[in-house]
Amino acid sequence: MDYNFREIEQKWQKHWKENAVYKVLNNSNKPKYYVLDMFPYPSGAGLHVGHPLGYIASDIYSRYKRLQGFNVLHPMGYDAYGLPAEQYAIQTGQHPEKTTFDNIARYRSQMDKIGFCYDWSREVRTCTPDYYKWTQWAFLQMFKHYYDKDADKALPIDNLIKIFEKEGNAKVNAATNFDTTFTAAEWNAMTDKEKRAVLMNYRIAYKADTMVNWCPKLGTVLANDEVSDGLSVRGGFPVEQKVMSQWCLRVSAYAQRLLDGLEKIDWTDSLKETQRNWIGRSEGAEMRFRIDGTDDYFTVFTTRADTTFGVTFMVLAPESEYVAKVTTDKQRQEVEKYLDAVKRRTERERIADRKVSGVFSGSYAVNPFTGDKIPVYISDYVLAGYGTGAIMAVPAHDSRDYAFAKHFNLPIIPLIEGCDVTNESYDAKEGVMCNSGFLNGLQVKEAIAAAKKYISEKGIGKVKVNYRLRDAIFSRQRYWGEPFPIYYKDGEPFPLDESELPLKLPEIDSYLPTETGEPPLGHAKNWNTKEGYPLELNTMPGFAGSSAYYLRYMDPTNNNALVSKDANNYWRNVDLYIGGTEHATGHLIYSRFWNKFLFDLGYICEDEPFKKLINQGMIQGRSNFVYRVVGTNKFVSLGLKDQYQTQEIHVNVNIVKNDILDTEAFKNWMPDFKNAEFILEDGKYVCGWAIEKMSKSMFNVVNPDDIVENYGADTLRLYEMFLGPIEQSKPWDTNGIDGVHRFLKKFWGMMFSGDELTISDAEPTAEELKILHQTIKKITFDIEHFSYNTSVSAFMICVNELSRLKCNKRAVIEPLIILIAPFAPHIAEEMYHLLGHDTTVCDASFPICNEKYLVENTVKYPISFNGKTRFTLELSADASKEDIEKTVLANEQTAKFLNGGSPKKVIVVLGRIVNIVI
RNA sequence: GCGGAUGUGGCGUAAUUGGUAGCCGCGCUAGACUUAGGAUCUAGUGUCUUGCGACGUGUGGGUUCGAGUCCCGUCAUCCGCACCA
Repeated sequence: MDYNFREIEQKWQKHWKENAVYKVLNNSNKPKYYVLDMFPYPSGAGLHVGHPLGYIASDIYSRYKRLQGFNVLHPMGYDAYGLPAEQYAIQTGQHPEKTTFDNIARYRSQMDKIGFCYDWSREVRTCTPDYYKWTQWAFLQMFKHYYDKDADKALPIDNLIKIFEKEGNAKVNAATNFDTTFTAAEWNAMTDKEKRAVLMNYRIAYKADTMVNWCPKLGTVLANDEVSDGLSVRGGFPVEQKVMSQWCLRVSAYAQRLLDGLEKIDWTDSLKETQRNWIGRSEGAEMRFRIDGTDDYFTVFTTRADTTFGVTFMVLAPESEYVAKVTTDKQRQEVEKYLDAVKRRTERERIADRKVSGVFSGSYAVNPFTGDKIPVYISDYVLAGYGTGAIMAVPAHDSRDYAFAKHFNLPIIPLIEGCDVTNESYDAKEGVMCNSGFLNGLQVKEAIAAAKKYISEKGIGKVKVNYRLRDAIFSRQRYWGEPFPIYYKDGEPFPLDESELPLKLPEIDSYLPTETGEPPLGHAKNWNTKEGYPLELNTMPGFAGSSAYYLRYMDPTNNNALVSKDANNYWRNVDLYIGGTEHATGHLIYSRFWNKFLFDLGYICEDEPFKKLINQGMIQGRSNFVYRVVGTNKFVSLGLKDQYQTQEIHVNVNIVKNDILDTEAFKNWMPDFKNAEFILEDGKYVCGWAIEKMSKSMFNVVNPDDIVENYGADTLRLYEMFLGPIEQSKPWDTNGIDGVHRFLKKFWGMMFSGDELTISDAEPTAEELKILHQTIKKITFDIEHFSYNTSVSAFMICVNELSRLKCNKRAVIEPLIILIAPFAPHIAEEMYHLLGHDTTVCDASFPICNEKYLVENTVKYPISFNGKTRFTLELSADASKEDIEKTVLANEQTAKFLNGGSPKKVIVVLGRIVNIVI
């Protein structure tokens, strides 16, 4: 009987759907296991063959865990808010919801064809009010909480108000940029408006004037992770720095916990390292420098307090608020000229062109260690966003300061014995200090500690840990996102009441900014509260909806909570999360932050959302080329192309097989090629190839639907896994797919002889059992280690060997079917059914390896010499002592080891050689 | 510059974790069955050599009886961060 995969797959997909086979309940005696895929943004292009890679891997693991008796939560949904749908709406006027839902339908049908075991009853879409109600709810919680550094958690802002009323803010240790101290009396004397302004500095979701990444082309601000090399990640448009009043999330308050949390989760080292870099912890000191001739100070952050004796000038970032204070009248014109020039450069230009520039402010600062007067400069090599936006410059030991000093001819004082700073700075933290007063003679590391101690003791500054991680800019001037549950009264923001959620996204006529430059929501009619107060016009960014979606799957229809306590206590957090590395510094930071915040408030029971994370590699495209003889309509095969002058043309990979062009299909592919002629080699047209990104323009997009149509979903699933290790990026190459398809046919054929189903109930032989149990052992090990490519190989070997033995015994084939079910569920289901079962294969139990069938007929003998295992001899299990000794003498390795001499004695204990005496 | 990862046949990869390098698959070669083959089956397929045999895991050293695997250096590719003080 032929392996009719089309019929089998349709039949079982229908059965699974109709019987809700993969529906999961929130209560079970079984242990839970939560397997999650990063939900996709449904783009208009649909899924290509690379997208399901991670989904297949997680599906295999889900099915495996289920077969092992776990209650497995394996949901799927859509990250439905996003720029492309909105850009499309601007171009076509079509409502982004329409496009998004159409795309979702397409995604769903593509996914369904692959036979995933998602519990679709739990589907979430971030753009539906039922869902974003909880995104808005979380935002309100963030608005109503502040971060207490002593408690090291988020606490209600009401608590803070009580403290202010009782004792002011002097003892409050909270995450804030607010540095004014007030007493209880001062607080109580403030107007409500003043109080709200103060509190805004403490809220975890707060509105502030901040330097933002403004993308004029997209008409919106972007978060740091949405900008790369001064260009927007989406669209690649230039981004500039600009001060705007924006909603922000105080992610930085969680920097240390986000860092510490990495220790207890099972992610790859490289991903953890990426997050550590992004968080960017650095230990140092904050130091105050007095501005000469005034009582004013400014503060710098440094990790090299030990080099303070070598500070020969100071530098401020152009955007620093100190700039105005230190600029003297004499220098004003020049400073303004410089600031203007800096302002006009985009971030991108600033990065591209790093030649030294700067201007003297006219003021001097006083070095707190030496009392020397040192000039204060302004330069764009100092970033406003990091530390305090001001630095102490140590040209001898910092390459950037060095370049600046050389350019402006400023003094360079070496501080480490024997270092040579005539041509470059000495940046290494090694050596013995000199020219450094009380630090002389110390090693650099000792000096850093001593200098920090001195700074604290003398009140010059304090020891400080700085993080690169910035607060997340949380507003976007776009339409297609979650509305903020915020309204304005006298220009001041107020939160809506939780009972008013969800605040639904209104319909608008135009998706462009308003004429007055307001975001698109400015077009909405009646965009007010009941009382007539205007609502916030910004919407939330893409990461808002994806930050807690994993919690919502636990309890997707709950109208009273994001997730009920019971559901959360049962499912806890994600055991296995699979997705791409591109979210390393975006989603994976934000959702950890979001989760920790909800954890602080006691709504959820786990501090980290994703216990284990696997990054599937990217699937690149494998493009094919034809070679057109220049100026003709002749196409020459790859091997002969050097004899002509040719032009390389991308050809649709779907009309090429094994790099051989289907010439007829080529003629029909495009009108231009209708009369194409071919110069063949060996009667074939051989195409060239290259690995490129999978994209329409390269004609190398392979659609999973086509593979399913031609080979079946099971073949697609197996082949994607067979391609190589899951974490590795690799090109898609349909060429090898016949191999796994053949394997499935062979596997199918094991149950038939001709068209007749032939299953024997005979006892399996020892050899058959050994093959089976070896395979069980190998597959179990491989699945546990996510080594699916070797699993597929193991299946192939197993089926080859059993076919060779013509094994058609139920006792062998049935466990094998269950073993293979996670990988190729449709064929397994059908075969399981043919064996007479009326339950589905996913209710079976995963086979367990019985070691007794694996007993080797050889035994390994480790050979020790002088107490150290030297090598291993492999002998037949029933070898006698004499056999062993004889083998030892005859063994080439042993002979080499013994260096030609013969052993006086071979000591054998319990049939095991433990020592050889020469 | 800092950090992470990877280098094995024509190609994708594997190697019981220090023990016969190249499993499995693609491709290729030959053969069988076929009107036919882009179907199926069988055998072969790292390189050099007629052969015996020698060489062989980017590269150079080292440790070891034994190294793809461990150590030191070096080259190449990919990724992350980057005027971060």
